[in-house]
Amino acid sequence: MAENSALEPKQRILKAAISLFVQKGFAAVGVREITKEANVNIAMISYYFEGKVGILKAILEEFFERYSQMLRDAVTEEETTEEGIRRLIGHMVDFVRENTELAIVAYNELPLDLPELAELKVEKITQMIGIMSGLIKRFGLDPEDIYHLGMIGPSLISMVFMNFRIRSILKNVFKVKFDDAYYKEFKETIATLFLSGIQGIAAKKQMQKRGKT
Amino acid sequence: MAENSALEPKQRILKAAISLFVQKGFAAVGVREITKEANVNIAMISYYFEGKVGILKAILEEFFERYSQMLRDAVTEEETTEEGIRRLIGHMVDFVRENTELAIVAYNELPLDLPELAELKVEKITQMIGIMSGLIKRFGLDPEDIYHLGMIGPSLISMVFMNFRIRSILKNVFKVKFDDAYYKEFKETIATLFLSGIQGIAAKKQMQKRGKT
Amino acid sequence: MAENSALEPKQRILKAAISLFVQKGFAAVGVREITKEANVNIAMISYYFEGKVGILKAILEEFFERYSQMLRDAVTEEETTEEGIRRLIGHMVDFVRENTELAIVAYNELPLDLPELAELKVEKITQMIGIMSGLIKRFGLDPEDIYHLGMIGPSLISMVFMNFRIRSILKNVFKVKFDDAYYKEFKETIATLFLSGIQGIAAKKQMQKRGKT
Amino acid sequence: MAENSALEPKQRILKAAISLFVQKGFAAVGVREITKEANVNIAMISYYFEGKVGILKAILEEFFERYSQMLRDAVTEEETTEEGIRRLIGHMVDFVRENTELAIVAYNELPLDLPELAELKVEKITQMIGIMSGLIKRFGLDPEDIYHLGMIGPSLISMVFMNFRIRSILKNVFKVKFDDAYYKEFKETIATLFLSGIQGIAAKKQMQKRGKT
DNA sequence: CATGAATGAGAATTCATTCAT
DNA sequence: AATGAATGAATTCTCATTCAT
Repeated sequence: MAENSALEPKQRILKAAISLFVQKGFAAVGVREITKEANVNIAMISYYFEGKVGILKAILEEFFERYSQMLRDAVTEEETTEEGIRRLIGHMVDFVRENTELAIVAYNELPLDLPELAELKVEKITQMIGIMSGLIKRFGLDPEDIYHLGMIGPSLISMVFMNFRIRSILKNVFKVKFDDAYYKEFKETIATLFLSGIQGIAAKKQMQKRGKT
Repeated sequence: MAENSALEPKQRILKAAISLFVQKGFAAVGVREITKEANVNIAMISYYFEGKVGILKAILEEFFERYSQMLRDAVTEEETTEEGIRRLIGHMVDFVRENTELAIVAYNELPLDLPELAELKVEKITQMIGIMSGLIKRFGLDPEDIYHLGMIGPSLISMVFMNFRIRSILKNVFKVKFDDAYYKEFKETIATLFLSGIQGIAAKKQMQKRGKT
Repeated sequence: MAENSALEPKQRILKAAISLFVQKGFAAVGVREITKEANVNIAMISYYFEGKVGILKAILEEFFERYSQMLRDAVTEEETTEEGIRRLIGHMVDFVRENTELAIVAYNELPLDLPELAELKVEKITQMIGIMSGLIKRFGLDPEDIYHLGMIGPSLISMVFMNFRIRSILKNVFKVKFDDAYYKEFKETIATLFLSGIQGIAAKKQMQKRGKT
Repeated sequence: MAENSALEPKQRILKAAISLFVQKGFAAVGVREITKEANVNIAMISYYFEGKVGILKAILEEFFERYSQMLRDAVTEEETTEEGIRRLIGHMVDFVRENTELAIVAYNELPLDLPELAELKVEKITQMIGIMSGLIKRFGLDPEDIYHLGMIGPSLISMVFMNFRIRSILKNVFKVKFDDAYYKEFKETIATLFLSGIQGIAAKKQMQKRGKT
């Protein structure tokens, strides 16, 4: 049960906390639970993180750090829009696959109201939106069509995260094995869905414009 | 702050609880907070719901009750697959719009581990998957392609829910006004995205088959 | 489980309360538990007994009423001391056998400090000691030997009550069947033990007196 | 009122709890009352005893530990049955005198139904009966006469405990001073009562046997 | 660095009782 | 006579945090 192994105490705390936050949510997890799981003394949480919210803060910072790095990696010098989006989705899926618990905690806790983290959230989300907007615009979408941007952007994110969030249900219901083959197919499917989708939207808008003239 | 109005105490508790759970999450909300907001005595929670989790239980039951009713209403005698899916998405959006907080609470709390609700969750989710699987098959998708079903189905749900979940961000960043016009466009956009998306997937599969033969 | 039968509500409450008090002790039993067991509405306890302690009060009064009646019945016109004591013990055993739960509740709750009942207890115990002192004196004991009176009197009572108090243990350990034959033997044994005992004490005192002179 | 003296917190809690349990009974005493009396923080009860019943558990364990030790000490290499029994009674009286409150709590709470302690009680009582049976048999009683064993054994215990249980009444009514002289006399009286008593019982049985033949 | 005892505020729940019907 | 919703105080227990060692 305990994680008294190789990792440093601080890392053990983070690891244990993330795991428990995924299971029960931040507020439902007690510090004693975390320290027990991490096999550290209870005072270590104050020492390393200045309290329980400090852990969540560290987790969110870690998430945004890695996530934005992933985004930056995803969009260097792409050739076509399609390839760019396919690569982006591939990176996103890989990222969430490699940082599943971290990503789920961030996804779950972000919309919740925790006064101590309000500032951090605004800052990071603003940053994130900046990056993503930049990306999406480079994919040839009409930058003025902010309306659809706000609909489509979040859809893409949610499609990817949702899959990991309900993993245990998918495993039971669809008897899925989450191996490399599955994720290869998953990437292609989401990418195709998304690409065909936005082409369909573009086509429809075109038609509407013509209809108006 | 207080809701000492027309509604019955039990309903006032539910209303206050849902609202607070959306803001902070179930575990972070105290019963005293709920009763204060609902303007009822603290003992009423035991009296009506047999404890705090009883409230969440009632909320989830209410959600599933209404959600499954919505699904059943959505798919009577549709003509074409496209029309059927457009109507389904329309109903889903209307539903989440009319039951935003209820839906968000369910969406947020469902993946969390709360032993007392484990049974309820399994039962309701099983039910829900049954209904949705039936629907999706009626839309002409290959019923054997359970692989893509598990990828695409959740995507649709998450696309709709995500929009409501991050409403406050969207409002601030994209200066959106969530009025009838917005939701008309939202329905059409999501429907088009989804329909074009699955057509794209179908087309790709067709190509792969041909490639193999 | 419920006692919704023949008896009047007030009697049903008393019966249920006595039974529960024996099992768990007065303080550990809640009024809702009693009303549930008695199959009456919760407000009936205020109505009939003016609260929870009122029930215990009624129980103790009932006990003392019956107990003193038993004592008065036990000592009319006895011939010899031995017969008198044997008859007294017989009556005591019969009494506790017929009113086991009532007697156990009284025995258990009497030494406990319940401010509302302090007065009642003093009154009844004083009464009881008066009656018993009268009895014991009539049995030829030296009335001045108050020292031994305080040692021997309570011993007799405790011998009888103890047997009923640990009935379930006796049943399991000694495989006793608590039938008429058992109680016949029990009466004789306790009476003999007690009579021989006090004779032994008297003899010893005699010897000590002689030794001193 | 407070006990902020030499003893360790854990011991102060135990001491305060025992004292209060004697006065009011376990169920009627609140943890706040105990911690106030013991002059410790309320959370210390969870910390040291894992809850209120944990205190009672510790008390009962302490009682049985000491009581069985006393029994074991009482019966080493005695010469005659009479001396053995006199020494046993002497030890019992000394024990209850030195551990009055502990003994009274155990005596009062043992017959009450507290699910969390059921197991402990069965275990300890079984142990105790084992020890006592061994003793009583060594005193020359017919080991097959299990019938009288179950009547006489408890009688002895109750005679000793009763005296301490109703101390305050005895003090008021009989103006007893509970000093060494009193207990010397008490030991001798109970021992004589008991010894003469069982001799009387034995004699009577003898007579019955002869009568039958 | 690390410990674990100790703190006080706050958690959820249950209590006996009351009151309008 | 009887109901059951409603109350507010009190219950036990757990919380995150601190501090002396």
